[in-house]
Amino acid sequence: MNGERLTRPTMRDVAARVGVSQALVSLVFRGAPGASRATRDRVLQAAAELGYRPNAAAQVLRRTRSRHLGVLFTLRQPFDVDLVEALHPAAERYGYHVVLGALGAGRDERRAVEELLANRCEAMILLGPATAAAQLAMAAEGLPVVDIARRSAGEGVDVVRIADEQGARLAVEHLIGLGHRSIVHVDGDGLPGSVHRRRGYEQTMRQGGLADRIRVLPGDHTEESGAAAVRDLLAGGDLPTAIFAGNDRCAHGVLGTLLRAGLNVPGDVSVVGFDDSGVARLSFIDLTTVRQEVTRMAEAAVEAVVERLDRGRIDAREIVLEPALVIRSTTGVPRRTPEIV
Amino acid sequence: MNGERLTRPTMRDVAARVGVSQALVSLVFRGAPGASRATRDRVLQAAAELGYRPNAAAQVLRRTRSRHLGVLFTLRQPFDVDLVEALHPAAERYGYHVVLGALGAGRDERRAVEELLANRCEAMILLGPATAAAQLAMAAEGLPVVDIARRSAGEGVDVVRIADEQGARLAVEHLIGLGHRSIVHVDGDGLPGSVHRRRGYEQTMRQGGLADRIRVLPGDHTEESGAAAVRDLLAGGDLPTAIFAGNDRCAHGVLGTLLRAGLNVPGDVSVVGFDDSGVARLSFIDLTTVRQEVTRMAEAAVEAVVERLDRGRIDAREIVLEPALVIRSTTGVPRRTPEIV
DNA sequence: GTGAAAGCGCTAACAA
DNA sequence: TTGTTAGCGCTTTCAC
Repeated sequence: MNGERLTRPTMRDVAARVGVSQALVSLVFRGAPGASRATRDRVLQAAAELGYRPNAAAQVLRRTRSRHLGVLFTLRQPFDVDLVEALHPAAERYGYHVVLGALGAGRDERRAVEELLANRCEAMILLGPATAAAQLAMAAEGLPVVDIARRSAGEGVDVVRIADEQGARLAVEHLIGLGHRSIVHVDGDGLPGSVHRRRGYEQTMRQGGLADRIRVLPGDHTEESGAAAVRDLLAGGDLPTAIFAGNDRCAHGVLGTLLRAGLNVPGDVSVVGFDDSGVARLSFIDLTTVRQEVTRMAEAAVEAVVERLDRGRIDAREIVLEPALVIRSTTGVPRRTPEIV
Repeated sequence: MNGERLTRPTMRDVAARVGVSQALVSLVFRGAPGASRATRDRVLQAAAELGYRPNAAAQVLRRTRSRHLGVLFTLRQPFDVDLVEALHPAAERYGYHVVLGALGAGRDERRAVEELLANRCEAMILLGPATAAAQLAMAAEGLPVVDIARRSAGEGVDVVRIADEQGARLAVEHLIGLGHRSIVHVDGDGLPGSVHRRRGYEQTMRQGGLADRIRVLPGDHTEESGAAAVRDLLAGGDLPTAIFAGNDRCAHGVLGTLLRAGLNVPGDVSVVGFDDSGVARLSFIDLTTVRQEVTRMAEAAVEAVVERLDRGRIDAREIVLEPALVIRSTTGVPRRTPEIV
């Protein structure tokens, strides 16, 4: 029983059982032409009987290609998770496999990168706040790198992102259009897209004649930063009529903290997020947010990789997608009473 | 530049550069004894200059051991994510690597399993609702399998779980102790642990003299099932004073829907979850819940695997950990007014 | 302390 | 249509 585990059947075993050469078995398993229908069936039959399964390590070694795409992402970031899910089918379409390098507690970036490199990934797709260090590591290995939703791209790195500034503009214009004048932004502390979202917020406020109402609170892309921002606002006694959060997770914290404080959304305060990740679509959150089209981003990223790997592209590309505002139930006209806390 | 990618330096290249044999380079990189300090340094130096990096595929092939532990989990399940994070360091301690098989949209279980098997994982750790089919697949390969937090274990499969019944008991006793009599349970539809949580709820209600108040609503382990349950309760006009959800995600949906409906938690309704996953600990959720100690579960699972792989254990084990109630701010005494909707 | 040699399981070019 | 052969990059005896 244990011996079984140690010595799994090989192509040789299958070949021996059928009475053909090992090369022919290889042919059959690769789906390559050049084996008669009858032989093919007998090989497959024998393999099934033996419980044979190709050894990926041997394949990679021999092919000198892994067809692995390393993906570095943050387990706890819903937007990253959405992307990872979309990357799988996109990669498959080009005959590549996604290999996950999860970032999170108990897993630092260096180790994750090392492991992906040891696995002979042919390219890397970086999500979220992967550092420049990771990029450099790849670059040093001569691997194609694609950043998704990031702006810090180093030399020769492809980027797939949405127009964050424009997304922020859509959000703020929507709020201004509803009649809001007191609109606070919770910043993303330099995290992917945050600098441009902030800029979009500021510009749109200025163009709406609200330059003196610009107010940016520090934050990051976690729920707790949104919660902390709201607690500060409540403590300060000057609650705005609308809050534009740096991303959906932050907006979730904003929304939850407002509700737990007994406030009504959007009756008392409107809330807008960014990403349109899974959390925004929950029925009891139903967040007005800026959509990044995850499927298209994933496809664009895989295409960028394939262009380099299989079509010899050399120059860096930046693919910028259009954001869209998704209006749900967390935004409405501003409250009449300025003071409510 | 592209050629670089295709032909990465090998041990032979490093050996040639130093003027030693390839075997010696192998020694050095494995940290095996038998190379002089001086040689060791020269080898490492040369490797660094060349940008050499061991080829994992070749190592696995030659060693006939991968030291890979396959982990099948659901990207969107916070409890699974907590476990995955804890599994990484636990595996590392025994010299194993975690290989992630992510389940979710765009990724079905069969493919994920196939990939892990092709990667020559030496054992599988299954989280969440991985089907019996997956278990059977592993079993057929003679691989050790550990189920975490699952009960459906097949023949010869190890199980690590908490005492779900007892956990449910703690939750319900807490509510009864606060004075609640009208306590509803949202069921987990057969998902891991749910049958026993339900049983624990029912038994404790009976023992508390509340047999006629037992009320179980259908649900699963998602936010939306909790949201739907609350919508039903609100529509029915007979809101209980407490809701014991099947897990934290479900509780999140319960809580959010209550709050959006303008209700106060715990003033109007108390809410208890199960898992103590990351979401329960968010400051604006701060959910009273039943803790499963993720770190200990992860360690127990890895130990179970190592016992089989490295110490020849043959018989199946079931490791049952004690749950603990974590009282946070979603539970309090029941409201006085029975009707509030 | 170091080297030579034999594969791990597979692929791909070539011959038959 | 099928078989032969030469490795992919590494580990691991066994000599020296």
